[in-house]
Amino acid sequence: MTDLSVDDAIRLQEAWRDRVRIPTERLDPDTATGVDIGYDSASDRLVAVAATIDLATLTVTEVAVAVGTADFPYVPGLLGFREVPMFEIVVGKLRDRPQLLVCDGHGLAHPRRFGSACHLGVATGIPAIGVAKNPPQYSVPDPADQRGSRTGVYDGTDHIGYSLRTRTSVKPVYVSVGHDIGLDEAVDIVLRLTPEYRLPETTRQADRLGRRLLAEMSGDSALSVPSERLASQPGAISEPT
DNA sequence: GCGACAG
DNA sequence: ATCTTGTCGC
Repeated sequence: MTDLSVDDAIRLQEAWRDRVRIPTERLDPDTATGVDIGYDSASDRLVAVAATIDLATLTVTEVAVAVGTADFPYVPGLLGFREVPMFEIVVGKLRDRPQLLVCDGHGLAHPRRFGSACHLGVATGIPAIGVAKNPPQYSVPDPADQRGSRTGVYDGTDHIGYSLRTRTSVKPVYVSVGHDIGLDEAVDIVLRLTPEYRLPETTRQADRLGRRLLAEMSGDSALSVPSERLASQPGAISEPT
């Protein structure tokens, strides 16, 4: 586990939120790197994946993987403390430093304006955007049915994100700035990454590879220890103290 | 006090 | 996050 308490984590978010920068110039990246984590049911093992996609061809140019353990629980609003440490490791394994990170989850559209995408961007110093599958804790009307339609997410008068329809008549995704990029460009890039599917190609590829590896690790593949033997070992399923 | 609550 | 086949609809 971690010695970091929930209260301390919240204080850190409030301290780090001021490090988020939003430039007025465009980034115009050639590639986007998606990061995602897959959790192994029945163990605390997890697999983090980084997948870089060429924005012109939408093909994968590089991937990196890291296996680790979750040392911070899932607490709504504190997702960054659970996932970002592993993201820093996988991103560090990439030969080419990412130009833009695409994170599962929210950026500024977060109760303290410091979602995991901001956390990831500030921690790595790399521009980042957040694309969440579920709405933030702000009320957001649904956009029109057509792909490309969007409605703004507001914190008072501050425009902090968009509910964006990436596929006609399909549930929208929630886009917000993580770090070092403008909201409009973030939306442009998400639309470029979603010509066919609801979720960005970056996270789709990262997620796909993660599941495949998790299946090879604990599934019925020839490389894993037979599950019936593990289950029959006394103490095999109990947590070490 | 009772729910809601990214992944 | 994860457990999971078919099925309703365009």
